[in-house]
Amino acid sequence: MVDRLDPHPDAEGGVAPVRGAAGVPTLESVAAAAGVSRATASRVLNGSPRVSEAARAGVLAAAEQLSYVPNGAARMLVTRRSDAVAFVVCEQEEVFFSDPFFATVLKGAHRVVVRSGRQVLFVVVADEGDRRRLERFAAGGHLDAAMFLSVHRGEHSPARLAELGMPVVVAGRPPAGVGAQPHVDTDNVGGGRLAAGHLLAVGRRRPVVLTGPPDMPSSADRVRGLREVLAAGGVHLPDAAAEPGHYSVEGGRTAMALLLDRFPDLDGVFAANDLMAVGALGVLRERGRRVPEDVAVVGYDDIPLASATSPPLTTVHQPLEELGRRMATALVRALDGPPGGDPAGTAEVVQAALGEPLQTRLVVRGSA
Amino acid sequence: MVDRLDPHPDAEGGVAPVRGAAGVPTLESVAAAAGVSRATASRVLNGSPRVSEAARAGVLAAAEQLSYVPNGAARMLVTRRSDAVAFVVCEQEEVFFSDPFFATVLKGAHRVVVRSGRQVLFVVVADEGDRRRLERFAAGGHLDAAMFLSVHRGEHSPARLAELGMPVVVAGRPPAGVGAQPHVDTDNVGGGRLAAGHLLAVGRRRPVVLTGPPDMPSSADRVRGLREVLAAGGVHLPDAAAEPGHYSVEGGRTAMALLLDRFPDLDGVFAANDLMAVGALGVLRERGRRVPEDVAVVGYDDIPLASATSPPLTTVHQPLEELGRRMATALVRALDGPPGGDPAGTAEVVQAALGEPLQTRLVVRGSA
DNA sequence: CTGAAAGCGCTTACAG
DNA sequence: CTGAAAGCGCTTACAG
Repeated sequence: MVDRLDPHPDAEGGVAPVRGAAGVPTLESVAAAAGVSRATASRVLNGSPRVSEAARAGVLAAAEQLSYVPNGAARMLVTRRSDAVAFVVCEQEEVFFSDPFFATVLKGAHRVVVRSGRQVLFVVVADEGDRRRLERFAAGGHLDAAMFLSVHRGEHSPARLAELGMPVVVAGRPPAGVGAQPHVDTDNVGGGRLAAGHLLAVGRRRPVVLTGPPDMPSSADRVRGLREVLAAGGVHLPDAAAEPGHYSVEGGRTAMALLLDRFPDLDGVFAANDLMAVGALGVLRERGRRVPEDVAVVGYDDIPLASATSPPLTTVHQPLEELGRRMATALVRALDGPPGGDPAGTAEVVQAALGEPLQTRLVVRGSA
Repeated sequence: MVDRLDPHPDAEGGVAPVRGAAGVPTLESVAAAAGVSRATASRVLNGSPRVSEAARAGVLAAAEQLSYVPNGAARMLVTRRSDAVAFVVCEQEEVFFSDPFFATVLKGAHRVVVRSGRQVLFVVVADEGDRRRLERFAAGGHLDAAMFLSVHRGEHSPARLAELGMPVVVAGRPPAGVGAQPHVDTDNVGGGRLAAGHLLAVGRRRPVVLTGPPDMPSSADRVRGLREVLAAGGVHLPDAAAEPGHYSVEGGRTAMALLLDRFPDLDGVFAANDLMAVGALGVLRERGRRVPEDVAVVGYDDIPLASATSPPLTTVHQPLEELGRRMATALVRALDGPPGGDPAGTAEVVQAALGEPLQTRLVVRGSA
């Protein structure tokens, strides 16, 4: 008795201990303090209606008094839910953190997920190791659902998680090799058309394009819409006038410099996102081109920085917060749906809740 | 028999089922397939040395064949570990995602955490609700340790998590109301001195300062170092010449405009971070000031964007990746330390692993 | 080296 | 409305 290392020498006799083996109060402690069974305590804490008012009050008071927080592992084990939803960005850390695009989508999603009583977990998938880790994490039951952003060609994680039976949604039209996952899109083709219409309206006849990563449909779709309206306006965009800038400031700079060498008489730029437009603005200034007098610049996204550049950026606004909200809502709906629902139908439920592509609009500022 | 909804009609008789109740293989299935006990299977999978080669091979093959992934909840419940480390940023989503500062720190930390066999979980703490949720999440056992970035005055989460007995580390000197948490710092005072030295060296006598949030020591320390060296050089910095810019591009713009009105003859700017310097550059250009001829600009951080501005930014480089590595290493060390270690000594173990403040260096580019 | 058994903390039919 | 009991899937002394 004297040589037993008992961390709680006061928890003796038949009285239920105030703390569990981990030194933290358990449901057992709460029940004991409230003078009810563990089952009743559990019912109160989970908001079951089948409890007497007296029991409810007692349990609530005890839980409060002990600062009781349910053990997540025990809960997960029996409910088979983690109450966590992943927000997965398939990019290098640098990109993840330097493009405000994600912040806005996240904000919309976060609110919805939290309101449904769940946690959101951010995950960066930058390489194969991260990918494997995410899939294991999901298979281990730590995730109930996932939304994917910035999905590139051949990304297999969405399909893998979907195979586990969990609701999954992809932002934007999934590129090749990703599979037919539920997705929401913004109207990228329409956005490209808006940009082209404006460039034409301000009299530009020799525009060039800074495209995003070649393996992302969002960029291709924007350029397609642009080309279409340009052509209708009698302006042909040669292939050499479109240069990839990887959706980054630095990439935008490089691409802009290249295009300036290739087409010294260019008079307009469409950047498939605002970050590249920022890079382009810098290079144009350095090369002595006035914006918008000599060269009109139109961006895409309408990130906060867009109004702080000089001149402020004319750009295509996307309802990114709404995009996040939509994705989260679809996931939550599938999660909260009839539990007996056909698991094979999860994707259908999610896709149905996603709705139509989101509309874009042109925001005219100083750059074009 | 015919009316029982048995999802696995083939799992009959005394044979162990290939899948558990959740339709996913369990340790039991693996053990059965390998012809050993659950205990042995567990030992193999956890790398215990006390297993025969034959058993090991059999279990590994079975696990592989069944694509077995251990149930995280069950594991957490018994080990009392989640194998997850939180990377907590106490900022609005916007800031979290638009300042590349975080990306770099994260990168260093991520690598270390992953190598130790753990997951990193990003958490944004933007309001009181997020804070409460984080604390519950931690109390529920979902976290083994946490590192905090961008901690403002009065932030109580680090202390709360530390009270739970988990290793915690704060980036930078904790502001008032945060408590004496283990922390690593970069030499902010030294960095401020470097900036001042350079400004003086390029002949500036009327500099102004864009400071960070008033409740963050990093900014105050940088300004202190600056003031000190400026004073030694015979240059007095009036209080009115320091204006807060919240570490953001937009804030930098506003502060710069204000200072330009207040001190039309200013000839130098020290921005306590690069994002504000970017904002300042824009306003200076709009107001017709040439950089560096009329006004020399020095930033702080050396984010990737710093080399893409025009002119490229002269700035104080901080070893941010190393900062992340240090924080993560300290946490991992405390976690992997002797399990019988005095829990009250956790903070000491962490602090001891943190080492000296990290040195900064000046990177001279075009802006000053 | 291996297995039977206990137990982590919770939820949920099942009886009453 | 309430409690006793089973069970979620794993790890880990304890014997052998």
